[in-house]
Amino acid sequence: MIALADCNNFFVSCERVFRPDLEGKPVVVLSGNDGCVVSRSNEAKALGIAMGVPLYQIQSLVDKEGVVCFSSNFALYGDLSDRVMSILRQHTTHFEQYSIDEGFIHLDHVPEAEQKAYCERIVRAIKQGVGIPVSMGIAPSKTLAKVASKYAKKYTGYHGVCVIRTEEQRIKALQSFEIGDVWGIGRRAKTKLQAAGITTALQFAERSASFAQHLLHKPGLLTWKELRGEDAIDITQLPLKQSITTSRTFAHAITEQTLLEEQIANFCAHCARQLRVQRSVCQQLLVYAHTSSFRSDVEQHYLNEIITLSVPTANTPELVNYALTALRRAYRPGVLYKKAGVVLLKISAETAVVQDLFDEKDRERDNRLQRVLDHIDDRHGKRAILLGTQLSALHTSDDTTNLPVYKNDHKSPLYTTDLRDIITVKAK
DNA sequence: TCTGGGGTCCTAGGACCC
DNA sequence: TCTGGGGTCCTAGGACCC
Repeated sequence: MIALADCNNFFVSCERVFRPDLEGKPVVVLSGNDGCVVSRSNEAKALGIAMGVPLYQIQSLVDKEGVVCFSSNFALYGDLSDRVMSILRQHTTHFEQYSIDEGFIHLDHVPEAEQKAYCERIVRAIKQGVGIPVSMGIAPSKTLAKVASKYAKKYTGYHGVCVIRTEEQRIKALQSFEIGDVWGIGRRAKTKLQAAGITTALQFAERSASFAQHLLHKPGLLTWKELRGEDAIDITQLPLKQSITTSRTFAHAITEQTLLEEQIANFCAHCARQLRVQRSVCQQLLVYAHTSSFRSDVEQHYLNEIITLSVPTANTPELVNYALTALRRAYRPGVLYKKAGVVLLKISAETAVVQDLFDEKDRERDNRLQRVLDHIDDRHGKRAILLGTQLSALHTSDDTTNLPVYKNDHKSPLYTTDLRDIITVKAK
Protein backbone atom coordinates (compact mmCIF):
# COMPACT_ATOMS: atom_id res chain seq x y z
CA MET A 1 0.00 0.00 0.00
CA ILE A 2 1.04 3.56 -0.79
CA ALA A 3 0.15 6.70 1.14
CA LEU A 4 0.07 10.18 -0.35
CA ALA A 5 0.60 13.11 1.99
CA ASP A 6 -0.74 16.37 0.55
CA CYS A 7 -0.56 19.72 2.34
CA ASN A 8 -3.87 21.60 2.43
CA ASN A 9 -3.89 24.95 0.58
CA PHE A 10 -0.13 24.89 1.03
CA PHE A 11 1.00 28.50 0.31
CA VAL A 12 -1.91 29.96 2.28
CA SER A 13 -1.19 27.55 5.15
CA CYS A 14 2.47 28.70 5.17
CA GLU A 15 1.39 32.33 5.53
CA ARG A 16 -1.00 31.37 8.33
CA VAL A 17 1.72 29.64 10.34
CA PHE A 18 3.05 33.11 11.12
CA ARG A 19 -0.33 34.85 11.05
CA PRO A 20 -2.64 32.70 13.18
CA ASP A 21 -5.04 35.65 13.30
CA LEU A 22 -5.95 34.77 9.68
CA GLU A 23 -7.39 31.37 10.65
CA GLY A 24 -11.01 31.16 9.44
CA LYS A 25 -10.65 34.16 7.15
CA PRO A 26 -10.52 34.26 3.33
CA VAL A 27 -6.85 34.34 2.28
CA VAL A 28 -5.19 34.01 -1.15
CA VAL A 29 -1.58 33.88 -2.36
CA LEU A 30 -0.78 35.54 -5.68
CA SER A 31 1.61 34.67 -8.52
CA GLY A 32 4.51 36.87 -9.60
CA ASN A 33 3.67 40.58 -10.06
CA ASP A 34 0.57 39.89 -7.94
CA GLY A 35 -1.02 38.68 -11.18
CA CYS A 36 -3.09 35.55 -10.53
CA VAL A 37 -4.45 33.60 -7.57
CA VAL A 38 -2.29 30.49 -7.02
CA SER A 39 -3.44 29.32 -3.57
CA ARG A 40 -6.74 29.77 -1.73
CA SER A 41 -7.99 29.15 1.78
CA ASN A 42 -11.24 27.19 2.11
CA GLU A 43 -13.02 30.46 2.87
CA ALA A 44 -11.70 32.00 -0.34
CA LYS A 45 -12.80 28.92 -2.31
CA ALA A 46 -16.27 29.26 -0.74
CA LEU A 47 -16.46 32.81 -2.11
CA GLY A 48 -16.13 31.34 -5.60
CA ILE A 49 -12.55 32.51 -6.22
CA ALA A 50 -11.17 30.21 -8.92
CA MET A 51 -7.65 28.82 -9.14
CA GLY A 52 -5.52 30.89 -11.53
CA VAL A 53 -7.94 33.80 -11.87
CA PRO A 54 -6.28 37.21 -12.49
CA LEU A 55 -6.50 39.45 -9.44
CA TYR A 56 -8.00 42.41 -11.33
CA GLN A 57 -11.01 40.29 -12.29
CA ILE A 58 -11.96 39.69 -8.65
CA GLN A 59 -10.70 42.96 -7.14
CA SER A 60 -14.21 44.17 -6.17
CA LEU A 61 -14.99 40.85 -4.45
CA VAL A 62 -11.65 41.00 -2.64
CA ASP A 63 -12.40 44.54 -1.39
CA LYS A 64 -15.99 43.75 -0.43
CA GLU A 65 -15.26 40.51 1.45
CA GLY A 66 -11.99 41.62 2.98
CA VAL A 67 -9.99 38.83 1.33
CA VAL A 68 -6.38 38.97 2.58
CA CYS A 69 -3.87 38.84 -0.33
CA PHE A 70 -0.22 37.80 -0.13
CA SER A 71 2.46 38.10 -2.83
CA SER A 72 4.25 34.77 -3.23
CA ASN A 73 7.18 34.16 -0.87
CA PHE A 74 8.93 31.08 -2.19
CA ALA A 75 11.84 31.22 0.24
CA LEU A 76 9.32 30.76 3.05
CA TYR A 77 7.34 28.00 1.29
CA GLY A 78 10.50 26.12 0.35
CA ASP A 79 11.77 26.20 3.91
CA LEU A 80 8.48 24.97 5.43
CA SER A 81 8.28 22.31 2.69
CA ASP A 82 11.71 20.99 3.74
CA ARG A 83 10.46 20.64 7.32
CA VAL A 84 7.29 18.77 6.28
CA MET A 85 9.29 16.45 3.99
CA SER A 86 11.82 15.63 6.67
CA ILE A 87 9.03 14.46 9.02
CA LEU A 88 7.57 12.31 6.24
CA ARG A 89 11.00 10.86 5.52
CA GLN A 90 11.37 9.82 9.16
CA HIS A 91 8.30 7.62 8.86
CA THR A 92 9.32 5.31 6.04
CA THR A 93 12.27 3.61 4.41
CA HIS A 94 10.89 4.45 0.96
CA PHE A 95 9.81 8.06 0.41
CA GLU A 96 9.33 9.94 -2.86
CA GLN A 97 8.83 13.69 -2.81
CA TYR A 98 6.50 14.56 -5.66
CA SER A 99 6.16 18.34 -5.44
CA ILE A 100 6.71 21.21 -3.03
CA ASP A 101 3.69 20.08 -0.98
CA GLU A 102 3.25 16.35 -1.71
CA GLY A 103 5.06 13.08 -1.16
CA PHE A 104 4.43 9.34 -1.42
CA ILE A 105 5.19 7.01 1.49
CA HIS A 106 5.43 3.24 0.98
CA LEU A 107 3.74 1.42 3.85
CA ASP A 108 5.16 -2.09 3.37
CA HIS A 109 6.69 -1.98 6.85
CA VAL A 110 3.35 -1.25 8.57
CA PRO A 111 0.73 -4.01 9.16
CA GLU A 112 -2.47 -3.28 7.21
CA ALA A 113 -4.64 -2.98 10.29
CA GLU A 114 -2.39 -0.24 11.68
CA GLN A 115 -1.85 1.83 8.53
CA LYS A 116 -4.66 4.33 9.09
CA ALA A 117 -3.67 5.04 12.70
CA TYR A 118 -0.02 5.28 11.61
CA CYS A 119 -0.85 7.97 9.04
CA GLU A 120 -3.07 9.83 11.49
CA ARG A 121 -0.03 10.11 13.76
CA ILE A 122 2.00 11.57 10.87
CA VAL A 123 -0.72 14.17 10.17
CA ARG A 124 -0.69 15.19 13.86
CA ALA A 125 3.11 15.29 13.97
CA ILE A 126 3.28 17.68 11.00
CA LYS A 127 0.54 19.92 12.35
CA GLN A 128 2.25 20.03 15.73
CA GLY A 129 5.83 20.30 14.51
CA VAL A 130 5.48 22.63 11.52
CA GLY A 131 1.96 24.03 11.79
CA ILE A 132 0.86 22.87 8.32
CA PRO A 133 -2.42 20.90 7.90
CA VAL A 134 -1.95 17.73 5.82
CA SER A 135 -4.34 15.18 4.28
CA MET A 136 -3.37 11.60 3.49
CA GLY A 137 -4.80 8.95 1.17
CA ILE A 138 -3.91 5.24 1.42
CA ALA A 139 -4.43 2.89 -1.55
CA PRO A 140 -2.72 0.21 -3.66
CA SER A 141 -1.78 2.72 -6.40
CA LYS A 142 -0.65 6.34 -6.50
CA THR A 143 -3.65 7.53 -8.51
CA LEU A 144 -6.06 5.88 -6.05
CA ALA A 145 -4.06 7.35 -3.13
CA LYS A 146 -4.61 10.75 -4.75
CA VAL A 147 -8.33 10.08 -4.95
CA ALA A 148 -8.37 9.00 -1.31
CA SER A 149 -6.50 12.10 -0.17
CA LYS A 150 -9.12 14.31 -1.83
CA TYR A 151 -11.84 12.55 0.17
CA ALA A 152 -9.74 12.98 3.32
CA LYS A 153 -9.57 16.70 2.58
CA LYS A 154 -13.29 17.00 1.86
CA TYR A 155 -14.76 15.17 4.86
CA THR A 156 -13.56 16.02 8.37
CA GLY A 157 -14.93 12.68 9.61
CA TYR A 158 -11.85 10.93 8.18
CA HIS A 159 -9.53 12.80 10.60
CA GLY A 160 -7.21 13.63 7.71
CA VAL A 161 -6.70 10.05 6.45
CA CYS A 162 -8.86 8.10 3.97
CA VAL A 163 -8.25 4.49 2.87
CA ILE A 164 -9.19 2.75 -0.39
CA ARG A 165 -8.38 -0.92 0.17
CA THR A 166 -11.32 -3.19 -0.67
CA GLU A 167 -13.03 -3.53 -4.05
CA GLU A 168 -16.17 -2.10 -2.46
CA GLN A 169 -14.31 1.00 -1.25
CA ARG A 170 -12.69 1.49 -4.67
CA ILE A 171 -16.00 1.37 -6.56
CA LYS A 172 -17.72 3.65 -4.08
CA ALA A 173 -14.89 6.20 -4.26
CA LEU A 174 -14.63 6.18 -8.06
CA GLN A 175 -18.32 6.32 -8.90
CA SER A 176 -18.70 9.80 -7.40
CA PHE A 177 -15.31 11.06 -8.57
CA GLU A 178 -15.31 13.39 -11.57
CA ILE A 179 -13.12 12.17 -14.44
CA GLY A 180 -11.45 15.58 -14.86
CA ASP A 181 -10.28 15.50 -11.22
CA VAL A 182 -8.29 12.28 -11.74
CA TRP A 183 -4.49 12.69 -11.61
CA GLY A 184 -3.21 12.55 -15.19
CA ILE A 185 -6.50 13.53 -16.85
CA GLY A 186 -6.09 17.10 -18.07
CA ARG A 187 -8.37 19.37 -20.05
CA ARG A 188 -7.77 17.67 -23.36
CA ALA A 189 -8.32 14.12 -22.11
CA LYS A 190 -11.41 15.19 -20.18
CA THR A 191 -13.01 16.57 -23.35
CA LYS A 192 -12.24 13.38 -25.27
CA LEU A 193 -13.65 11.16 -22.51
CA GLN A 194 -16.79 13.26 -22.17
CA ALA A 195 -17.36 12.94 -25.90
CA ALA A 196 -17.26 9.16 -25.34
CA GLY A 197 -19.91 9.49 -22.64
CA ILE A 198 -17.57 9.17 -19.66
CA THR A 199 -18.02 11.56 -16.73
CA THR A 200 -16.83 9.57 -13.68
CA ALA A 201 -13.58 7.80 -12.83
CA LEU A 202 -15.48 4.50 -12.46
CA GLN A 203 -16.92 4.68 -15.98
CA PHE A 204 -13.39 5.08 -17.35
CA ALA A 205 -11.95 2.28 -15.22
CA GLU A 206 -14.68 -0.11 -16.43
CA ARG A 207 -13.94 0.39 -20.13
CA SER A 208 -11.37 -1.86 -21.87
CA ALA A 209 -7.60 -1.44 -21.86
CA SER A 210 -7.58 -0.96 -25.62
CA PHE A 211 -10.18 1.82 -25.31
CA ALA A 212 -7.88 3.70 -22.90
CA GLN A 213 -4.83 3.01 -25.05
CA HIS A 214 -6.41 4.15 -28.32
CA LEU A 215 -8.03 7.30 -26.95
CA LEU A 216 -5.29 8.53 -24.58
CA HIS A 217 -2.16 6.56 -25.54
CA LYS A 218 0.43 5.38 -23.03
CA PRO A 219 -0.21 7.88 -20.20
CA GLY A 220 -3.95 7.19 -20.39
CA LEU A 221 -3.40 3.43 -20.21
CA LEU A 222 -1.25 3.86 -17.08
CA THR A 223 -3.98 5.95 -15.41
CA TRP A 224 -6.56 3.31 -16.36
CA LYS A 225 -4.44 0.56 -14.74
CA GLU A 226 -3.92 2.66 -11.62
CA LEU A 227 -7.65 3.30 -11.21
CA ARG A 228 -8.14 -0.49 -11.26
CA GLY A 229 -5.70 -0.87 -8.39
CA GLU A 230 -2.45 -1.67 -10.19
CA ASP A 231 0.65 0.30 -9.17
CA ALA A 232 1.73 1.33 -12.68
CA ILE A 233 3.16 4.87 -12.47
CA ASP A 234 6.80 5.31 -11.53
CA ILE A 235 7.78 8.75 -10.27
CA THR A 236 11.33 8.07 -9.12
CA GLN A 237 13.05 11.31 -9.89
CA LEU A 238 16.17 11.54 -11.99
CA PRO A 239 19.30 12.33 -9.97
CA LEU A 240 19.77 15.56 -11.99
CA LYS A 241 17.29 18.06 -13.35
CA GLN A 242 17.37 17.88 -17.15
CA SER A 243 16.58 21.56 -17.60
CA ILE A 244 16.79 24.61 -15.35
CA THR A 245 14.68 27.68 -16.08
CA THR A 246 14.44 31.18 -14.64
CA SER A 247 11.86 33.43 -16.23
CA ARG A 248 9.74 36.41 -15.23
CA THR A 249 6.90 38.53 -16.49
CA PHE A 250 7.62 42.21 -15.97
CA ALA A 251 5.18 44.60 -14.33
CA HIS A 252 5.79 46.98 -17.25
CA ALA A 253 7.07 45.97 -20.66
CA ILE A 254 10.80 46.60 -21.17
CA THR A 255 12.16 48.12 -24.36
CA GLU A 256 15.56 49.39 -23.23
CA GLN A 257 18.40 47.02 -24.06
CA THR A 258 20.56 47.54 -20.97
CA LEU A 259 17.59 46.92 -18.68
CA LEU A 260 16.72 43.72 -20.53
CA GLU A 261 20.38 42.67 -20.39
CA GLU A 262 20.37 43.18 -16.62
CA GLN A 263 17.32 40.92 -16.30
CA ILE A 264 18.81 38.20 -18.52
CA ALA A 265 22.11 38.36 -16.62
CA ASN A 266 20.28 37.85 -13.34
CA PHE A 267 18.13 34.99 -14.69
CA CYS A 268 21.25 33.30 -16.01
CA ALA A 269 23.18 33.75 -12.75
CA HIS A 270 20.26 32.24 -10.85
CA CYS A 271 20.11 29.23 -13.21
CA ALA A 272 23.88 28.74 -12.95
CA ARG A 273 23.69 28.69 -9.17
CA GLN A 274 20.99 25.99 -9.32
CA LEU A 275 23.22 24.05 -11.68
CA ARG A 276 26.09 24.11 -9.16
CA VAL A 277 23.79 23.21 -6.25
CA GLN A 278 23.10 19.87 -7.96
CA ARG A 279 26.79 19.54 -8.88
CA SER A 280 26.16 19.60 -12.62
CA VAL A 281 27.19 21.46 -15.77
CA CYS A 282 25.29 22.40 -18.94
CA GLN A 283 26.24 22.45 -22.59
CA GLN A 284 23.36 24.47 -23.98
CA LEU A 285 21.70 27.75 -23.10
CA LEU A 286 18.45 29.26 -24.38
CA VAL A 287 17.52 32.93 -24.03
CA TYR A 288 14.04 34.12 -24.86
CA ALA A 289 11.97 37.31 -24.57
CA HIS A 290 8.59 38.21 -25.99
CA THR A 291 5.70 40.64 -26.05
CA SER A 292 2.53 40.13 -24.00
CA SER A 293 0.49 37.31 -25.54
CA PHE A 294 -2.67 38.91 -24.11
CA ARG A 295 -2.35 42.06 -26.17
CA SER A 296 -3.93 41.99 -29.60
CA ASP A 297 -3.17 45.67 -30.24
CA VAL A 298 0.61 45.24 -30.61
CA GLU A 299 2.48 43.08 -33.06
CA GLN A 300 3.73 39.94 -31.35
CA HIS A 301 7.46 39.38 -31.34
CA TYR A 302 9.26 36.30 -30.03
CA LEU A 303 13.03 36.29 -29.50
CA ASN A 304 14.54 32.83 -29.13
CA GLU A 305 18.30 32.13 -29.25
CA ILE A 306 20.11 28.89 -28.46
CA ILE A 307 23.85 28.68 -27.87
CA THR A 308 25.72 25.37 -27.71
CA LEU A 309 29.02 25.37 -25.80
CA SER A 310 32.08 23.41 -26.81
CA VAL A 311 32.84 22.55 -23.17
CA PRO A 312 30.05 22.11 -20.57
CA THR A 313 30.25 24.58 -17.67
CA ALA A 314 28.47 25.87 -14.57
CA ASN A 315 30.54 29.04 -14.31
CA THR A 316 28.36 32.13 -13.84
CA PRO A 317 30.52 34.74 -15.62
CA GLU A 318 31.00 32.42 -18.59
CA LEU A 319 27.32 31.52 -18.89
CA VAL A 320 26.21 35.15 -18.44
CA ASN A 321 28.60 36.13 -21.20
CA TYR A 322 26.99 33.60 -23.57
CA ALA A 323 23.48 34.65 -22.52
CA LEU A 324 24.20 38.30 -23.29
CA THR A 325 25.80 37.38 -26.61
CA ALA A 326 22.62 35.51 -27.52
CA LEU A 327 20.41 38.40 -26.42
CA ARG A 328 22.42 41.00 -28.35
CA ARG A 329 22.15 38.87 -31.48
CA ALA A 330 18.36 38.77 -31.38
CA TYR A 331 17.31 41.93 -29.53
CA ARG A 332 15.15 44.31 -31.53
CA PRO A 333 14.84 47.97 -30.48
CA GLY A 334 11.33 49.24 -29.86
CA VAL A 335 9.77 45.86 -29.05
CA LEU A 336 7.69 45.84 -25.83
CA TYR A 337 9.25 42.85 -24.05
CA LYS A 338 6.82 41.71 -21.35
CA LYS A 339 8.35 38.37 -20.41
CA ALA A 340 11.85 36.91 -20.65
CA GLY A 341 13.78 33.90 -19.47
CA VAL A 342 16.89 31.75 -19.54
CA VAL A 343 16.88 27.95 -19.85
CA LEU A 344 19.92 25.72 -19.30
CA LEU A 345 19.88 22.46 -21.26
CA LYS A 346 22.02 19.39 -21.98
CA ILE A 347 22.83 19.01 -18.30
CA SER A 348 25.26 16.40 -16.98
CA ALA A 349 27.20 15.62 -13.80
CA GLU A 350 30.21 17.90 -13.27
CA THR A 351 32.44 14.82 -12.89
CA ALA A 352 31.61 13.70 -16.43
CA VAL A 353 33.07 16.69 -18.28
CA VAL A 354 35.12 15.78 -21.35
CA GLN A 355 37.93 18.23 -21.98
CA ASP A 356 38.28 20.08 -25.27
CA LEU A 357 41.76 19.68 -26.74
CA PHE A 358 41.75 23.26 -28.05
CA ASP A 359 40.17 24.84 -24.97
CA GLU A 360 42.06 28.00 -24.02
CA LYS A 361 40.32 28.72 -20.73
CA ASP A 362 42.00 28.08 -17.37
CA ARG A 363 38.95 26.26 -16.02
CA GLU A 364 40.51 25.23 -12.74
CA ARG A 365 41.20 28.88 -11.95
CA ASP A 366 37.66 29.96 -13.01
CA ASN A 367 36.15 27.27 -10.80
CA ARG A 368 38.22 28.32 -7.79
CA LEU A 369 36.95 31.87 -8.19
CA GLN A 370 33.39 30.60 -8.55
CA ARG A 371 33.66 28.64 -5.30
CA VAL A 372 34.80 31.78 -3.49
CA LEU A 373 31.89 33.80 -4.92
CA ASP A 374 29.39 31.12 -3.86
CA HIS A 375 30.92 31.04 -0.41
CA ILE A 376 30.48 34.82 -0.05
CA ASP A 377 26.83 34.50 -1.13
CA ASP A 378 26.27 31.69 1.38
CA ARG A 379 27.63 33.76 4.20
CA HIS A 380 26.33 37.21 3.41
CA GLY A 381 23.12 36.68 1.46
CA LYS A 382 22.20 35.75 -2.07
CA ARG A 383 23.02 39.02 -3.83
CA ALA A 384 26.03 39.94 -1.75
CA ILE A 385 28.33 39.92 -4.75
CA LEU A 386 27.27 40.41 -8.38
CA LEU A 387 28.57 40.89 -11.90
CA GLY A 388 28.43 44.44 -13.24
CA THR A 389 25.88 43.43 -15.88
CA GLN A 390 23.50 42.31 -13.15
CA LEU A 391 23.24 45.94 -12.00
CA SER A 392 23.28 47.85 -15.28
CA ALA A 393 20.16 49.89 -14.48
CA LEU A 394 21.99 51.62 -11.64
CA HIS A 395 24.17 53.35 -14.19
CA THR A 396 21.46 54.74 -16.43
CA SER A 397 19.52 57.91 -15.86
CA ASP A 398 16.74 57.10 -18.32
CA ASP A 399 13.39 57.87 -16.69
CA THR A 400 11.73 54.67 -17.88
CA THR A 401 14.09 52.58 -15.81
CA ASN A 402 12.71 54.11 -12.64
CA LEU A 403 9.52 52.12 -13.03
CA PRO A 404 9.65 49.01 -10.84
CA VAL A 405 10.36 45.94 -12.97
CA TYR A 406 8.40 43.66 -10.63
CA LYS A 407 5.46 44.12 -8.35
CA ASN A 408 4.91 42.37 -5.02
CA ASP A 409 3.20 44.78 -2.69
CA HIS A 410 1.85 42.14 -0.30
CA LYS A 411 4.92 40.07 0.45
CA SER A 412 5.25 38.61 3.95
CA PRO A 413 8.60 38.75 5.79
CA LEU A 414 11.17 35.96 5.29
CA TYR A 415 10.23 34.62 8.71
CA THR A 416 12.51 31.61 8.66
CA THR A 417 15.41 32.34 6.33
CA ASP A 418 16.51 35.98 6.57
CA LEU A 419 18.11 37.19 9.77
CA ARG A 420 17.03 40.82 9.28
CA ASP A 421 13.42 39.77 8.82
CA ILE A 422 13.52 37.47 11.84
CA ILE A 423 14.82 40.33 14.01
CA THR A 424 12.14 42.68 12.68
CA VAL A 425 9.37 40.18 13.40
CA LYS A 426 10.66 39.48 16.92
CA ALA A 427 10.88 43.20 17.65
CA LYS A 428 7.25 43.63 16.66
C1' DT B 1 -4.61 48.40 -18.20
C1' DC B 2 -4.06 44.49 -15.32
C1' DT B 3 -3.25 37.76 -16.98
C1' DG B 4 2.83 32.96 -12.94
C1' DG B 5 6.75 29.86 -12.91
C1' DG B 6 9.17 25.44 -13.26
C1' DG B 7 9.25 20.99 -14.52
C1' DT B 8 8.62 15.87 -17.05
C1' DC B 9 7.14 12.62 -20.46
C1' DC B 10 5.34 11.16 -24.91
C1' DT B 11 4.67 11.24 -29.87
C1' DA B 12 5.07 12.30 -34.65
C1' DG B 13 7.92 13.38 -38.18
C1' DG B 14 12.28 14.47 -40.36
C1' DA B 15 17.12 13.34 -41.19
C1' DC B 16 20.13 10.00 -41.71
C1' DC B 17 22.18 5.31 -42.01
C1' DC B 18 22.88 0.76 -44.59
C1' DT C 1 5.31 5.49 -65.63
C1' DC C 2 7.57 2.48 -62.75
C1' DT C 3 11.28 3.92 -57.81
C1' DG C 4 12.55 -0.89 -50.85
C1' DG C 5 12.80 -1.87 -46.27
C1' DG C 6 14.27 -1.32 -41.80
C1' DG C 7 16.43 0.94 -38.33
C1' DT C 8 18.19 4.90 -35.04
C1' DC C 9 18.52 9.49 -33.43
C1' DC C 10 16.99 14.10 -32.78
C1' DT C 11 13.70 17.76 -32.25
C1' DA C 12 9.51 20.43 -31.78
C1' DG C 13 5.32 20.61 -29.87
C1' DG C 14 1.62 18.87 -27.05
C1' DA C 15 -0.15 17.41 -22.69
C1' DC C 16 0.19 17.07 -18.15
C1' DC C 17 1.65 18.04 -13.26
C1' DC C 18 2.16 21.27 -9.04
